[in-house]
Amino acid sequence: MAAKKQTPPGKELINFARLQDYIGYRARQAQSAIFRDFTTITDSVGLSPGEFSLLTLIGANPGINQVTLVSLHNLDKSTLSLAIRDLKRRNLIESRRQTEDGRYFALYLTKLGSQRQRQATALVEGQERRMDKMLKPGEREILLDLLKRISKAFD
Amino acid sequence: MAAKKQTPPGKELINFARLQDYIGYRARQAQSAIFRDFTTITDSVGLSPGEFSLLTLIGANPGINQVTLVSLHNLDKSTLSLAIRDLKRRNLIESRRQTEDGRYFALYLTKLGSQRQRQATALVEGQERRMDKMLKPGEREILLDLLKRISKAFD
DNA sequence: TATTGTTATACTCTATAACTATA
DNA sequence: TATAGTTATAGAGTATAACAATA
Repeated sequence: MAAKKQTPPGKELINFARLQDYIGYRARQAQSAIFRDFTTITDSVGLSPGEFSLLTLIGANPGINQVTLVSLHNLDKSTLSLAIRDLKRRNLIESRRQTEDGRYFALYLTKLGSQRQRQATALVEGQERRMDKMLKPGEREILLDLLKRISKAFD
Repeated sequence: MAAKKQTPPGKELINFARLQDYIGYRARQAQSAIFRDFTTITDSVGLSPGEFSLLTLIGANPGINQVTLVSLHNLDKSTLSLAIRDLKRRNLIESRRQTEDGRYFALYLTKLGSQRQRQATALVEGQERRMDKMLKPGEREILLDLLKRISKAFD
């Protein structure tokens, strides 16, 4: 009978309270949009977002150990341990017990891991270029600087 | 024996590859810092972050239904249904079946829910003011605008 | 038939605690 | 005793699918 839907109202009819004026809210929206796309990218090369991040850090820091990765990732060591085990099983990384201090295991990318990491990196750079299209010259640097300062507000 | 720790190296010794130059990476760092603090805030009034968000939207849109909330939240309706049930149990919201179309339940804050929402909002505004301290005049508006445009890159 | 909302179930990611191995 | 790393277990948050109620 009615020509147009009565409910649910479109987003434009919704009262967002002050939400849209909050940095917290906008940062969540943006990060969530980026992350959804990022997940599609890492999925396409058979990695989770966290795994891509781990492969990148291990690739750039050969011989890094788990304690150091934990401090970079805000993860518990038990959580990281599971992720590491999984990456080993899939032959993406390998670990060798250090001779100087046998408590540490030095982590390295395998050839396969290195290849996957490079594949994913190329796709992620593409994502960055898509974001650049929304920005004017110089605005990328401004955004990075502002985000860095926001992070520092919670140190 | 050694005077200084050998491992793990401090963050300053870590090679971050290109990570620090990515908007995706910086946005994740910033959002994650904000969110950790946000969780502490909502915890302190007995809410989860998602519950605070739901209470805010219901408070600003009395009579809103679950389909509409789902479209705003990027959640499955089954997930939202559980959250709504929980908020009802704790007497923070109430729902009334609509007379015009009995498939819908109109949602409202209870007095208690409204009070909690206001408490949390005051604390969240405090968080925004702490972020402002890292920014110069005008930079908040710039940041909000840039974040909005980044979100639009993935529409 | 289509839509709103619920429930059973399972999956993913995470942390806590107890553990082993090395120092 | 202290630190690196593993494992068992549990909790939070999520989605899928089957369902009931209403239109």
